[in-house]
Amino acid sequence: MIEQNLQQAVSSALLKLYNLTVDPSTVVLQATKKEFEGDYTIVVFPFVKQARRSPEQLANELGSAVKEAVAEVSDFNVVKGFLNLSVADVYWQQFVSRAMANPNYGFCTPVEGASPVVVEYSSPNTNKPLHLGHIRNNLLGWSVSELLTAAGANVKKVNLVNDRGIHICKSMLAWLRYGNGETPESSGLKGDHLVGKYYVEFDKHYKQEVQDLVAKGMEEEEAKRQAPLMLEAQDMLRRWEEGDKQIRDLWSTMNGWVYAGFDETYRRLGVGFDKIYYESNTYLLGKELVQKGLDLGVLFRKEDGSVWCDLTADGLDQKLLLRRDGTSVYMTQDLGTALLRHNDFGAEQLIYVVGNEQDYHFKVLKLILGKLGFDWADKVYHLSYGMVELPNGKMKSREGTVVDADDLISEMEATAEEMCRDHGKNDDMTPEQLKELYHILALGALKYFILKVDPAKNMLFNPAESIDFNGNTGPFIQYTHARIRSIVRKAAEQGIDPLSPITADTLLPLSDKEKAVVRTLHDMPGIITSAAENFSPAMVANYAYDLAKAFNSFYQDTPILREADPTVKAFRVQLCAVVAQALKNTMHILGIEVPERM
RNA sequence: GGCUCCUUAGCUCAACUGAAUAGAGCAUCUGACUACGGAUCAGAAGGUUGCAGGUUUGAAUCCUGCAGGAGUCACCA
Repeated sequence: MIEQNLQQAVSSALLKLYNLTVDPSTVVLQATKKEFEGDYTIVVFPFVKQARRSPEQLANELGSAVKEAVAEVSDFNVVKGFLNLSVADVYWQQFVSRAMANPNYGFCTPVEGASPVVVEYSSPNTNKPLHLGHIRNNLLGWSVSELLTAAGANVKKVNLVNDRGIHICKSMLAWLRYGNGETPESSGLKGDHLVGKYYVEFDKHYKQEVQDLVAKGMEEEEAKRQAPLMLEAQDMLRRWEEGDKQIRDLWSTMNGWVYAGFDETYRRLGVGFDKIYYESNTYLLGKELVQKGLDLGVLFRKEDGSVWCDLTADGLDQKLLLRRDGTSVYMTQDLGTALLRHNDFGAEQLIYVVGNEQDYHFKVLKLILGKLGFDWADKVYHLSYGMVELPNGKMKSREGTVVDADDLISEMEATAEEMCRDHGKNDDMTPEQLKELYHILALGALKYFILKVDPAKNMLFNPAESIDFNGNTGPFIQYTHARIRSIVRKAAEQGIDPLSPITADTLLPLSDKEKAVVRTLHDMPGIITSAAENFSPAMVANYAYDLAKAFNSFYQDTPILREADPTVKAFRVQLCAVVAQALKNTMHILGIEVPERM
């Protein structure tokens, strides 16, 4: 890569000219701003003091040395402390040919024998359907997995389903009480929606009971505890834990409905897992770890028998790990599942895609794993993301302001259909092809809209705006790809093969717009590596948009197929083909498909 | 109240490890279709990067304080 060569050259020159030792990777190298002449800019300020030169003088001396040392550098100029280097056109042209020859341009080859990275995401409760918040989670989880894979990692995607607990019992109880034996088949409802309906039903009747008790003079807190439905749900949970056959059967049946529903939603979202864990199988794990912690002296037992971890030295509180009755809590389970996962896959890194309301939990989890002596604890990474808000406020399931995942996808598909009809470009496609196209566009819009935002931030989801297929959106990039593919098809009809190598001697200089496209393409591997290090699909999304935009600008006023000079024409077609490939590859990381035509 | 995260154009978002005049899109205004796909492009306008200090040759970015927003501080998961 030329970037490394330049940094190395600067480092060598500093040593030779001023006897300064500078690590090449610390030399600040950036793309030259478009209002200045050049391709790469080196900031020389950091060396001014030690080299005892003025910035201009230093930059000029370095420029001469670098031009001498790196063959590709054709020229340089100096503005204040900025050294602008120009790279010869032939370098960029050969780069395009090389990229053309590699269909996986931008992706690293997987490292042989690398130990897996486990990404946990989704992790739904089985008492209600998935909503918009889950969509952000699923898209982030899938995309980060693809991103790490593109950067060469061996990724395993896992899901930990919360299939037990009081919330499931609430749905079960309400179904027994008010359900009249309703099933997904009899009602025509999707399984997860059916179970969710009874969860709401429970809440409704429970609230009524509490209200009645308060009317009779009971304190509200007491009423919430004493309401018959709540007591009954708690009793059901006890019977579940004792293995009561009737309860377990109902539990299996209703969870089965939910899984069928989830599978459908996952399928439509285009996400999946290498392994699914169920909490009913793992919730007893972690107790041996607590014993180990006690033996090591990093945990302690209180007089009532409960076990704690003292984190006051780390600036946190004491954290409970076993209740006084010896049962485990969330943290205990998570310690257990972390170890299980590490052992199952021989994983060197665990990544958890979980909302930022659990920042504290994962901070503690990491600390305790470290105290227990696991050296992989510091490679546990919590990919924390903010809430998705709506224009009219927060999502509240009780107020009916949640956006259901299935409904949302359907609405997006309907809108995609509407917009395609308006443009009327697809009259020759079969109904099946059209349906597929609407789906691809709908999901492209949804995924891009969510993934382009930095995960750390709360984001605003505006349904109307997300469905707009203009501007910085997924469909804009999909459109650009489809249009390029169309050009390449037409070029093939004219007998132009983009794979044929371009010879340097007959080429005209690159235009500014061509150069901009080539430069953006050239950045792709660096962007993917950097995005993977930062677990940031947003960086990839914004890059894809930059590339599409650069291409459209180039395309608009540059003849490609009407170009008279055959060499220039062939080069431009080749450039088109590489851009299409790069768009496809970056969008693949986001889980977005790009159509051949639309 | 303690701790964590967030605050950038009217709105939604960018800015890789500190670097040149902080960038896009939407909305607004002005131009460009006899065309390789106008679902596009070119341009205008829009900013004291929440506020006040500090470090630095250089700060949206690092440090301190303050204001506003969110989250968390369960023998829930």
